[in-house]
Amino acid sequence: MLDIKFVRENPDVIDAACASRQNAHWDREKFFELDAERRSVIAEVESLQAERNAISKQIGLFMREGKKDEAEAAKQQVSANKERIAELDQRRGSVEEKLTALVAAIPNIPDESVPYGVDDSDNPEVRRWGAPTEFDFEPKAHWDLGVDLGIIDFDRGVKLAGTRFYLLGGLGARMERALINFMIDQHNKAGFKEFWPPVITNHDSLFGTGQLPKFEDDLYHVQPDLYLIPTAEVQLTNIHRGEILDVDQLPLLYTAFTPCFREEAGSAGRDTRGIIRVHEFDKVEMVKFSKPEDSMNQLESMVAEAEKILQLLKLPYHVVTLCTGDLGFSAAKCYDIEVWLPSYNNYKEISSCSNCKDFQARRAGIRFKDPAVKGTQLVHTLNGSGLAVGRTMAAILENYQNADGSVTVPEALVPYMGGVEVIRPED
RNA sequence: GGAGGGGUGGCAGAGUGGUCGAAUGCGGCGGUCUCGAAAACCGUUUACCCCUUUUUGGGGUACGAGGGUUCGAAUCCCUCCUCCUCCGCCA
Repeated sequence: MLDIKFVRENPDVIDAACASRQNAHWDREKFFELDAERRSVIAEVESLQAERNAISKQIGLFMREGKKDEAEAAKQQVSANKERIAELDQRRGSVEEKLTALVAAIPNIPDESVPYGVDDSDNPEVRRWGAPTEFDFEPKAHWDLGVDLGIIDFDRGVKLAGTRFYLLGGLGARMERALINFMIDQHNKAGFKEFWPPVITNHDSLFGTGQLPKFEDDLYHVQPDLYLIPTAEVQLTNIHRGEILDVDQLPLLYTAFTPCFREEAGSAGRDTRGIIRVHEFDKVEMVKFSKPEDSMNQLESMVAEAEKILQLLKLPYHVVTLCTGDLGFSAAKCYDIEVWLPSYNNYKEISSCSNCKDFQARRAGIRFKDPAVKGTQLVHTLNGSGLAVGRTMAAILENYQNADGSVTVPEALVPYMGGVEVIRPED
């Protein structure tokens, strides 16, 4: 059950949050109606249960003392309660179901520091690293470079799986593998524990991180309760679903490489060329579990960690803060890192780092215990790409291309490429 | 896939219809003792929900999950999940 109490106590905050986001609504009237009904049903059913329990205890005593008549009389008394309890239980179930559905559809509340805005054109730039690459020749797009170099095969990708799939070969395949290892190694050095999770997940996990119930259409649904993960965030975050962590464990820093699967329903016509928007892509993900008071600092250091990869690869990028209208469902605050892509003559998202604060923790039941504080508290969860591997490869191909159609391998990646320094067209 | 056996509190492990949120041991926390520590001894030790409330307090639920039988379920029945052992199959 979601935190109904939170909604009950903060309706104005939720109103404001929904108003500042795009396409976010909640039925405040309905909520309070259901909430009141739920509580009155609970009050009644619990007093009946208390009564029943007391009489049952009495019956037990009668039985032991051999007072059969008294016991029988008492049984009659409880039987009357029974039907009423069953009826109320059922009503409670259906009210809570409606209430949960209503609450589950409410997006996270943007942090106070998030700027108001309608769409991505309102996202303020936070900082810029490097300068857009300049060429003294006509640069090619990665979809041409990849094909000319013989390392990306779009036609055969489509033959194997369909549109928006592609096949890497030779040094293209090797670069994918090199990038994954390079990124994970960097995160390991920064204290992230490495995981290798299943790429199939279930409803409860997807609900916990906020993909379900709202975004079912974006997911590959392969079995009644099995889905392909759209991001490793789902698995890394749900590792601790339903657990109570110890305050001393925090913060927990996790990382994993996984393929990510997205239906991309509704994005027809966008990014149709190249490897920017595809149904299956590789990504190295970072997830953190943090104490509430520490989570905003953890967000900053997570962005820095993602930026470090781009800096080591010497790829120009900038960082933007997502405005309220562009913020994802589960995020309270989010930075996008966008890499310079010559073919777009623009920056393109390559990492998204979010602080979900207690939003996912509430849905997934991830708490921590501080012996100094009474009860349990919700952890804050954060996630960020570190980085999207396919888009990193596209950025490398385009930014590192030479006049003769070859591509120089970024210095930091050469050891991971088995010493290959330049990728040239195959003969 | 077939056969069999399990899932109880932080851990180990009792309990097979009532006084059991649950013996006992270990661990944890507090205390006595000590210069300090160990040992010993004493006490304490879950989560969620509802009502009331300043704190306090009262009540409900939970023994893998859900449903059923019963006045009453950790205990009986059904379904599912999951773990273990053996057989088969397989990267």
